[in-house]
Amino acid sequence: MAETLRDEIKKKIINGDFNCEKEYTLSVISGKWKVVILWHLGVEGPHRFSELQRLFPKISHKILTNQLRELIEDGIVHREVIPEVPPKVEYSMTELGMTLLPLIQMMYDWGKQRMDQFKRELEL
Amino acid sequence: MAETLRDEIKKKIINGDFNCEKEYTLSVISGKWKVVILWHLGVEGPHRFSELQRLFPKISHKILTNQLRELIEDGIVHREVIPEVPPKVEYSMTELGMTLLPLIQMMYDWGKQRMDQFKRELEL
DNA sequence: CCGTATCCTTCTTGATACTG
DNA sequence: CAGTATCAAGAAGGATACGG
Repeated sequence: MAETLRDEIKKKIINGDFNCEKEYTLSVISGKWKVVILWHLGVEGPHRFSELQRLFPKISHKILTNQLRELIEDGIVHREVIPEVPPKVEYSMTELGMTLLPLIQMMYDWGKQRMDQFKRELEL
Repeated sequence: MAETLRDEIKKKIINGDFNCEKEYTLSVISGKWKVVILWHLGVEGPHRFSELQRLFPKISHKILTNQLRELIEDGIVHREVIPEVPPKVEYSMTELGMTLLPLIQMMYDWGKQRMDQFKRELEL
């Protein structure tokens, strides 16, 4: 199971660089696109690479790969290559990943409430 | 209430730079020391600047100021100057800040479970 | 005791081009 | 279609010194 642990994070644990366990959680979900990716995979089910690209037109190819790779290394996302022509790769949540959903839901609820308020005030 | 909104975040909202409301929440709690600061203020009550410094010996003076200032601008933390000699400044959670505690608790629980497992496997 | 300013380092994100 | 490599830009974190 310790394979589902990015090297950088492993180092931090060994060196005692985390001030608290909460920071491990943060290090897993921090990343400009991670929470939205997780939300789509968790709620809507598996997506292939190109579908994710279509969902987030602003993300660059490389960054999408990169965010997915980190989530895979952390054991949150599963990657499945389907041997077809043309190549097809599907990403889905692992069981562990699903345990993060309530947290993400909570982040959504809290953020939405605040942002709706701001939007009313800013008249957007 | 829209004063409790950092300029950088305001810009992002106006420009539509957030992919989702969850990212507003992330932008509030992301920061190397924020969640631990919030935890101490939320659970133990108000702390003065020097107390926080003692709690986190590794944080530099400037960064502590910086993290607190952002939390203040986001309406999460309240700053009170007590006119004494020597000067005394107390930081506490706002009502809004307290609504973040369940989320931070959840982050703690999830992170602790994973980290305990890793520590067993790494025999730390 | 607390805050700010300056300068520097590191990490994250991203644009682009090339490979199977 | 999907992944990697290279290089550049920006944000975040931090050391240090000075000011009220």
